[in-house]
Order: sequence, then C-alpha cells, then structure tokens
Amino acid sequence: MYDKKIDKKWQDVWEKEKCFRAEDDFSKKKFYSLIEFPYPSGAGLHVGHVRAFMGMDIISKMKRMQGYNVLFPIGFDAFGLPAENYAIKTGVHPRIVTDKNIENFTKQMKSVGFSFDWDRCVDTTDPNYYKWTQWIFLKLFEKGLAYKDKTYVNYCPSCRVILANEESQGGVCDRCDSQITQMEKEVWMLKITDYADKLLEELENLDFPERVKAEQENWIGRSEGAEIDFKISGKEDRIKVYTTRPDTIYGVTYMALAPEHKLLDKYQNEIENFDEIVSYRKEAAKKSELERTQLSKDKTGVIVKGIECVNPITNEKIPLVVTDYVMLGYGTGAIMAVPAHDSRDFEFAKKFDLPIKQVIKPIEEEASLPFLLDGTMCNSGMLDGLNAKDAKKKIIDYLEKEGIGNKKVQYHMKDWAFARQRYWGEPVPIIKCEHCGLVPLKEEDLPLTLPEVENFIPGEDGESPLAKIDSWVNVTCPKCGNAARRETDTMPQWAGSSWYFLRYTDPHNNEALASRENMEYWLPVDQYNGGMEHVTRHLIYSRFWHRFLYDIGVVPTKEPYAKRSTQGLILGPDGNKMSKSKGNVVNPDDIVRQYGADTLRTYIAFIGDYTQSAPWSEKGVQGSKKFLDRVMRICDFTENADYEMEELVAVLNQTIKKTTEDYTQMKFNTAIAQIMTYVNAIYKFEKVSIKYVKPLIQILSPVASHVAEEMWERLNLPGLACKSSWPTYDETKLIKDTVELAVLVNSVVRYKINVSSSAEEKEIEELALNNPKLQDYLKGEKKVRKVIVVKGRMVNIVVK
RNA sequence: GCCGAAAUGGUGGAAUUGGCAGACGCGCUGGACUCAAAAUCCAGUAUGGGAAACCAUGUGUGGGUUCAAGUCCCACUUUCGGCACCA
Repeated sequence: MYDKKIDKKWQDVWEKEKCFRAEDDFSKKKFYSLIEFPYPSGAGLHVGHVRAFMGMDIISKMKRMQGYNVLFPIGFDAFGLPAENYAIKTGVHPRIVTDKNIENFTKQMKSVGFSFDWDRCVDTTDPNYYKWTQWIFLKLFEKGLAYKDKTYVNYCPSCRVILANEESQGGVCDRCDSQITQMEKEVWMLKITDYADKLLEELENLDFPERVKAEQENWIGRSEGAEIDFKISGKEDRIKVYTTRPDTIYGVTYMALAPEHKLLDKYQNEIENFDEIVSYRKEAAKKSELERTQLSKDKTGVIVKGIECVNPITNEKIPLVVTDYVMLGYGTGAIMAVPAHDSRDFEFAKKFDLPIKQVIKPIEEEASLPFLLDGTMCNSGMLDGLNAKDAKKKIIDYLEKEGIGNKKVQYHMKDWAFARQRYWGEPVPIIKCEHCGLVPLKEEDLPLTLPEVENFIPGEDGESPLAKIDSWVNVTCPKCGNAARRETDTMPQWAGSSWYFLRYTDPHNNEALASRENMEYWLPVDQYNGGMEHVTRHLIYSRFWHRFLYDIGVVPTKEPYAKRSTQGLILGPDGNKMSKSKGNVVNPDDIVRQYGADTLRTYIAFIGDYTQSAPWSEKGVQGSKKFLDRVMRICDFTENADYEMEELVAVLNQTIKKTTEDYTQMKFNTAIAQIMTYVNAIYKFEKVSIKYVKPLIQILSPVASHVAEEMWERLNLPGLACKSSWPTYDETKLIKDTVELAVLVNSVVRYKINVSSSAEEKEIEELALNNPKLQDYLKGEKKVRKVIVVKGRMVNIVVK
C-alpha cells in the first residue's frame, strides 16, 4: 500500500541530500527546464499549476538520472494588483500579504514533491531583484526605447489603472472584466514595435508549437503597403493615409478620417458643418471600445462640407468624411476609401450615397463579384491590364518617384504602455526636472525602493498613490541640483517576469543581473512550459527584453527559449472551466492530504493528452491510487536474486523505450499506460526477480517519486532512486521470438498465423497462403490475385 | 469575417504517422477469497444478429484516392480557442 505518510519522509531526504540542486559546473552537460513562475495569490496553488509544473518536473527528474546538470528553478512573480487591492480594503501592507502567500505556496509546492532548486528562488518584489528590473529600464531609456508619450491609452475606471493593449483584449479589463475606456494621458511607453520584425523573424528558428507561432504572428500583425499623401484642395496640408492596396488608388471615391483626427481642428473655420463633427465626436467617445468595434456593424459618420481632397494620381476632387470605422490608433488615422473593393467602404458608400468605382475585373469573363481582391486592373490609367500584384509594385515605384508616397510596413502590435498608477510595482527610476527634462537615476543609486505608505488608494485621474508621499517624491535633480520630482508611476507586472529566467542562472549576483559565464553556460532555456494565455503577453514581452539585452551585449543568445511547450487546462468535474462561482474548483491540498502526493502526480500525468484540456475525475484519482498500491505490492513478491524471465524481456524493453521517448515528448498519459501494461505482466507471476523490478522503479520515479524511493529502500537497493542511472533498453530484445500476424482477405481480418519474428516476407507469404482457412474464401472462380506482406504487422490477400 | 485546434465505446482517452480501431484507466458484469462486507486477485465488456463458431456494421456528415483510411484529398456540420471596422 502507498501510505501518504512517506511523502514527507522522502521530501526531507531530498532536501537534506540536495538532490535537486543545480551546480554551476560548466564542464557538465546542462539542461535548463523552466516553468512560468506563479503569482502568489491568496487562493493558493491550483491543480492547473500542478499540471503546468509536472511536465517539466518529470522531464527534469529523468534528465538528472540521464546525467544532465539540470537547472529547474522556481520563484514568485509577486508584484501586482490583487495584493494591492487587498491592501486598499484591509490596510494590510502588500509586503506582509505577499510574504504570507509565498510561504503558503512554498509549502504547497514542496508537498507535491516538485524537484525545484529552492536555493535559486527569486522574488520580483525583492529590492535585490527589482534593482535589475530598474537597471534594464534605464538601459531601455538610454537607447530611446523607453519614452513618455501623450496618447490615448486603455483605462480601467474600476481598477483606476492604465492597461497595455495586451491586457485589454476585447475591450475589457484583464483583471476585473470592466469595460475599458480611452483616456488621453502622458505615460511611459516601450518601443516594442521597433522589435516587431526581429521578433517575427526569429520565430521561424524556434521550436514552438505551431499555434503559438501563429498567435504571435497574428498579434504582431505585419502588413505591407504604402503611405500616400492626398492633397486638400487649395491647401498646403496633405492627408497621409496607409493602405495595403495602393493598386486600387484609381478606385478611391472618398477620404475618411478618424473622429479624433487633429486636422479637423486645424480647419474648423473652413469646415461649414464643424458643429456636426463636434457632436459626432462626442457620440463616438461615448461608445466603448466594444460597442465601436464589435456591435456596430452599422456605419455612421459625417460628410465634411467646405473641404475637398484631391486624388494625387487622377487629380480628381473627392469628398472628405469623418467616421468611427477609421481608428486613430492604427496607421495614420486616415484612409483612402475604395468602396468597390472593400466591404466597409462599400457599406459606408451605400449608406451615404457616395460613388463606387470598380478598378479590378475578374481574369475570366464571369459575373463580377463585389470586393474583388485579385484580377486584372481596369479604369486605372497606367495600371490597366496588370494583375493586382504587379500593379501594387508599379504604383509604389511611381509614388516614390513622384514624392507623393512610399512603401510602408505597418504592424498591428502597438508600443507597450509601460506604467501603472499603483503602489505595488517597481518604481520607475526617473526624475522629472523642469530644466533637464527626464533624468535617469545613476546606476549606483539603484535599487530605488518603495517608500512606506499608509493609504494605497490611487488618485482619481489615474495618479499613483506614490504621488502623495512628498518626502519620497521631492528630490534634487541629479544633473542641475534644482528641485525636481520623482516619476510616481510604477512598472506593470510584466516587467519582473520579462527577465527572471536570466536571474535564475546567477540569483545572488550583486554586480550584474547575472554573470556572463553563468548565462553562457545555462542559456538558452532548453524547454519552457506554460499556458496559452501568455503567448501574446509574457512570451512576447520577454522575447523583446531578451533580444534588446542581446543587442546591447548583455546576454549571449538572441532568443531566451529554445523550445516552448504548453499544457492544457484541467476542467472541473462538470466539464466547465474551474471557477469559484461555479463551485467546481479542486484544491490540490485536499488530494495530497487524502491520497498522497504521488496519487495527485500520477493522476495528473495520466489525465489525458498534456496539451489538451481534460475534466477532473474523482474516480480517476482513485484509480491512480489503486495503481500505485498495486505497484508497491510488487515488493511483497520480489525476490532478491537475478534470474531471467523470458516472458518479461520484450515488454520490459518496450516499456523502457516508450517511457523514455514519451516523457521527452510530454506524452505522459501513454507512458503511464505502458507502465501499467508492464505491471500487469509482472502480476502474471507469483515471484519476480529484482532484476525486473528495479528498472520499473526507475522509470516510475519521475512521476511517482515518493513511491519509487520507498520501494527502492524496501528492496535494499543502494542510494536513492532519483540518483540512480536511467535504465537503457536493448534494441534487439524489443520483440518476442514469435509474433502473431493477422491475415486479411480482401482487407478483412480472417485468421491469424504465428511466425518467427525474423521471418522474411516470402516465408510469411507462404505461411499465410498455406493456411487451410484461406480455402473458405476461394470458392467458385475466385483466385489469389495479389499478396501484400507488411513485416511484423499483417498480410493482405487480394482475392477475386 | 480571418487564423488555429478538435470531433473515436457507457466514460477519460490510445492507435508505431496509411497497416489487426478501441491500448491503458474508470464504470459495469461474472468468478475466487470471506460468516459477511470492504480491499485484493482472475475473467469478460464497441454495436446488431447468433447457443456457438462466426457474420455484418462501426472513428461528426457526404464524396474520393488506395490492396488497405480514424489517419491522405475534396465539400460540409458542430464545438472550443485566438484575432477582429487593422485600411
């Protein structure tokens, strides 16, 4: 029987023996396993965490037994809103809450038996850690990649905080699900768009799942097109538009501006219906992002009176309109509208009775379809007769030659709004001086630590609680010595997690974020496992920071992670996503307490395809317990004597092979199924030689680690199972001497034959054909027409 | 609308990448042990027909390629993720 009491016993032994410590011994072959470090929430460890960590835990444990120097670190991503919101409610300092939660998480993770190297534990809220987060920020600032800009930002009125694009997907706040609004504010931005191409290019060379790559590509959203200047009739000003289809320029029948477009204000005296535009603006601003982008299929807008635009190619005069289907935040906030070949422009033109001019016709003379995107250019002057692709090239050349436009690459991804108006985050190490502008702190003055505060409530207009602490805010300018103020915004939670994997390589270094030698040895991360939900945030942010650090010579590799894997969700027993409100949350503590850590571990590994979601099943948990009991009971009939057991040879070798391969590929469910098959095979005997039990314990030990150690000890095997060498298999002993082959007649299984596993095709064919049962299928005129032999699999006899 | 993943017994899920569909687990049925129960061990369990040998059908739907299709091709349906007036 597997008694859960053995859990603690072996956890203590592993800790005492330092079994899981990574050594900075550069002569050894290394393996760097990484999991996404948790946010230490008050809710504690979730079964989802267990599944996420189990994957790399199993691989790490196997790799150690295979002789690798494994770095499998753990830490806490501990800055963030929940602790702060709790502080606002209760007045308890986030530091105290965070420490308490970290302690609880630590206890929980240890109780599951993860093989983390606790000596390298990091905490993003530790000044010795965030010193280096601030240091990286200063480097970004120095290179012009951190800048302050007045733009429209996503604002959550409920959290009173500005959010990055990545945190406000779908127009709702990531944290509280409130509708976000657009607010014009001066905030810190990181120029991630400068790295869009680099992030995109390197993606090809990485071992990431296809869907992860696809989502990142999608998010970066690169498009190639042109910027074109349209004249305003009788004025010097030009309206710059971005289009991916400059080839359709002859089809432009109007221009459209985003409601917030600044040019409208400049010409307000000339615009006859400016009051109409003002009220339209108000209406547009009232709409939430959701309403504006998702609900309103109906086009709205105002046709500007008093101003006309000119198509720079045809010199035709065309009307100017204001409409909210044009976004200020993308491209130039202005478009050239081609209703014949764009569905949105078409809808607007229909509604406002604007002309529609076809410039592409189908290659074959069929009925022309609306919004034709490829075909032969027509009504297009110099482009007539060309296909769309050539036309695009030709018109861009022409625009560039004439100085009215240029080729342009545009990204969907926007710069990263890098500021939160909160207390519990890394202070931005910048001083705002009236004379000198934004002055960075000197490196030796880092870390800039958080001051003590009593009131954590943020200000009304998105101002950080730090702004109220005069003693901290008021400083002298390091450059000119005059009175100046500190930046009071803090960094977003994504800051600390953007480089933590570097710190793990050298977590106690006071001179640098990590030493060059340690990074050169440990990087890149060999495998990084995490959730799909971080693909467009953390995974992009950290790749960006890492690449930046590479470009300035701080880190030795272009990319941080050689391989990325993802785990599926564990759903509640009802098949729904686990949530407090649904009351279907399973707490890993309860399972560990009731059934033991290895039952939880084995069940989670066995639950299904690692990358797919799977529902929780209490019965399944009990099944895993039953299996572990059955495994342990093998000790009762194991004999401490080496002898051969012919019946077990093939299945043992297959099992070693399959588990080794399956663990590596994270196919834990099939690995365990194979181990079960082997255990069932052992149970066919009344006695079993230790020779056939020892490798079973070893291959089981990455999953049921406590059970493995207990059996190892009980069978008097030397040392510890986790420190033994991974078993190898004999390629020649994978199959039995004789195998049963299915014989198919016209592709239907009819009978079986036993053949020697070394038999040649000819021999197999003869055996199959000589079997008397074949005669049943050769009645009448029927004859054997063809025989297909697949060695080791089957024989198919075609009869007609 | 665009991109991606998926659909297999009562159930969770396997299937060496085109080669005996349903491994392994759960559940269920029967047997052994027991005064009895639990636990354990052994056997059976896709569906229909049949006493059985066996026969037929069967991997969301409809076509196709092939000696052979869950797997490949074409056209759909449904579900789940991601993006979305992106010009």
